[in-house]
Amino acid sequence: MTTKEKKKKRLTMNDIAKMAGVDPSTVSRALADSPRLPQKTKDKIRKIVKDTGFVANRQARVLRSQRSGQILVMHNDVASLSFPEYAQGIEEAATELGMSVLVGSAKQDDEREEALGRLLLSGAVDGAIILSGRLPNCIHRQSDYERSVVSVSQPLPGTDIACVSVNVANATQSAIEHLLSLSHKDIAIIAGPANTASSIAHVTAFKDVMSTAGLSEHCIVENVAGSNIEAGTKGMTRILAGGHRPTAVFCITDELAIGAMNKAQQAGFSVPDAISFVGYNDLAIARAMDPALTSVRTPLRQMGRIGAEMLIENLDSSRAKPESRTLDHELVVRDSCGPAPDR
Amino acid sequence: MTTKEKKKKRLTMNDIAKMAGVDPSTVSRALADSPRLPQKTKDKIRKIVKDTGFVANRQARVLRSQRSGQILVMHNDVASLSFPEYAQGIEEAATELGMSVLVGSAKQDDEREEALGRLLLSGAVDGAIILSGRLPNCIHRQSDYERSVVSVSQPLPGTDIACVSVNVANATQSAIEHLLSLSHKDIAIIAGPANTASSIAHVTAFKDVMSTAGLSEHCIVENVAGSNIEAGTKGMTRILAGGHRPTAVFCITDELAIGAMNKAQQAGFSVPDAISFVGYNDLAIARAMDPALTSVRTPLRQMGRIGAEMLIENLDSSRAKPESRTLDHELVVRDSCGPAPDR
DNA sequence: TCCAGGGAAACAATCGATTGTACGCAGCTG
DNA sequence: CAGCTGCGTACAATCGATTGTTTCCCTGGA
Repeated sequence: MTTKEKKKKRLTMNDIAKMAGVDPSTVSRALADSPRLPQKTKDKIRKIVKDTGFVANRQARVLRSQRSGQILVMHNDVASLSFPEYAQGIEEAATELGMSVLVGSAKQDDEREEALGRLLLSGAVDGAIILSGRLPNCIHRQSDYERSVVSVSQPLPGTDIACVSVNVANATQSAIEHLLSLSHKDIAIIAGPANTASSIAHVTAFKDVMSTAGLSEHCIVENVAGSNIEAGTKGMTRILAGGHRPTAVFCITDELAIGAMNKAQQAGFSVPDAISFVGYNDLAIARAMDPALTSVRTPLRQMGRIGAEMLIENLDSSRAKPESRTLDHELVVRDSCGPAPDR
Repeated sequence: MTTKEKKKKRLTMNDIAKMAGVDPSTVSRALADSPRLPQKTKDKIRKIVKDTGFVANRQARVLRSQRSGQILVMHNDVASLSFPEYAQGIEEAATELGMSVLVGSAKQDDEREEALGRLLLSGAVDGAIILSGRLPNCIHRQSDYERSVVSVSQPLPGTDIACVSVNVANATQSAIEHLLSLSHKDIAIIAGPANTASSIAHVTAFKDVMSTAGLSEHCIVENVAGSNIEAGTKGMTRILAGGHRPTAVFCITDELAIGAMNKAQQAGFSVPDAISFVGYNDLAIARAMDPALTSVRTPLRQMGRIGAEMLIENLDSSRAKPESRTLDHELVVRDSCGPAPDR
């Protein structure tokens, strides 16, 4: 507590300038490593900055320079196990390109979603990566902003915003065909809420494949409230309670599959002898299940990485809008699927 | 594209003011719902704001008002399953108290950690909740900031920053005593990196309990690189390869336990007949394991909630620093533990 | 009729950094 | 020695909102 400071005010660049006996602009340039200043001056100033622990006010900097150096990741569900995978890819790329990442969750909440959108519109972040599959309304109306947004994992309906995703129809198809090849006929799908784009895409593809195989009336569609383990348990409970019992179940997330498979086992159905399961995303946890879960591997991390690269590389330049990309998936066969039982 | 706009500049409050034929200050007050303005004026201005989709520049607002309305959550590991639990509690509380939440991950990276710290020092956020157990250096030196930080899950070493946590020693004790009561003697602990506060706390408590039971030389301590499923698998692999095989294993996270238990099963040891397992945190997934995992339940969500409340309620007022709190844990017994096998 | 009271809105300073321009002083050339 | 170059730094405008103060005008009471 040197007698100098009367009030506990933050240090500003002015203070630093005074200490160094220079103009604030010189301090600013020293911190920005401007070539206009000789090394000697920079060193002098930086020493003071370091000693005092000074950190420049971010608002003032961003306000003036019109550049925040941050991108926002908008997601829906903090608890989703796939989120960290995307996030890691995004962070890697962002860090390499000199940007930092902030994460905001929209949850199911419209208001929170708008608040996050405003973060972009208000200049608090330079761009946004959307994992939630929904573009906040406030952004949607400002067409200028479409180029500072990239969607990852699913296209944004009603927009032509660039998107990095896998082909959900093909991915679903490969899962179902695997089950068909094991002679399953009565197949169920456990999907999330019926009004989400992701659920719709999976269910539609499911029905298509089944119908092509001439098994339309063997489809069982179970929509559940979430896409986590508990939702999977609930979905399976309802399926088992239904009249029409499937011999195989495809779940549109691994979490759903874990919950569903667990429920089946606890209800006395052995997996895969009585019922087979296929998951989606192939998270680390799929391998750790007993039996290990067959799952469609989607390159989540790489999707995140590519999305971030697309976004950031387009921020500075006024190049054309980035192009959407579709990445490959792969069915990873493990022990949770067996031939359809006789009955 | 009304001919009015020549350049594609963002709208500012000045523009809105001009459209409404009022002073910018009036617009500001309209948006802030100041009682100084009559409802009529507010309505007029708000209509224009709504029609144009105007969003006030966040930097300018925060710069002037010295209040960001946001708190930062700093964590280490995006992929940790416990993170979402904390996050949900934090978000609930923050939302109720009119704050929004941003999440930043420090990872193992010192540089990223400092960057997040600077977010607080630079005024970009009003306060921070630290889940990572480490206070960035840049904050540590500014003693003034200690009151705008709350640690959740573990105390910050070398500081007296308020903390919401459970008593790790007691929690570990209850897990180990459960195993002792089942006549286990050779007990292993799988912990994270040996230099993390959390690992140290668990291992120390483990040794204490064992030593009190006169079983000091039956302790097996296995430190692994992370605290996820894979790390658990690795840890168990090493334990099985070691000369001294335990009949029970306590893992300091549920993820470690899942990986370890799975490895044991795949290696031909039945659970719980040959080896018993206890996890920590009691995440949703513990229940979905086969066998269902016995685990120490820690009120993660509530810890997050309380931490956020403590932080936010102390931001405005200049009350005394908030007091640390310790919450209760509870051992949840399921099917992954059995009596020690004879041998 | 005049002034006090007070509601409504304008004025203007301010938050703290960035950045284009201007200035001073040195060294160098012709 | 005048004039030009160029380096190092200071000056001052600016980013866009917030907020304390001032001004204006209208109403009502004496």
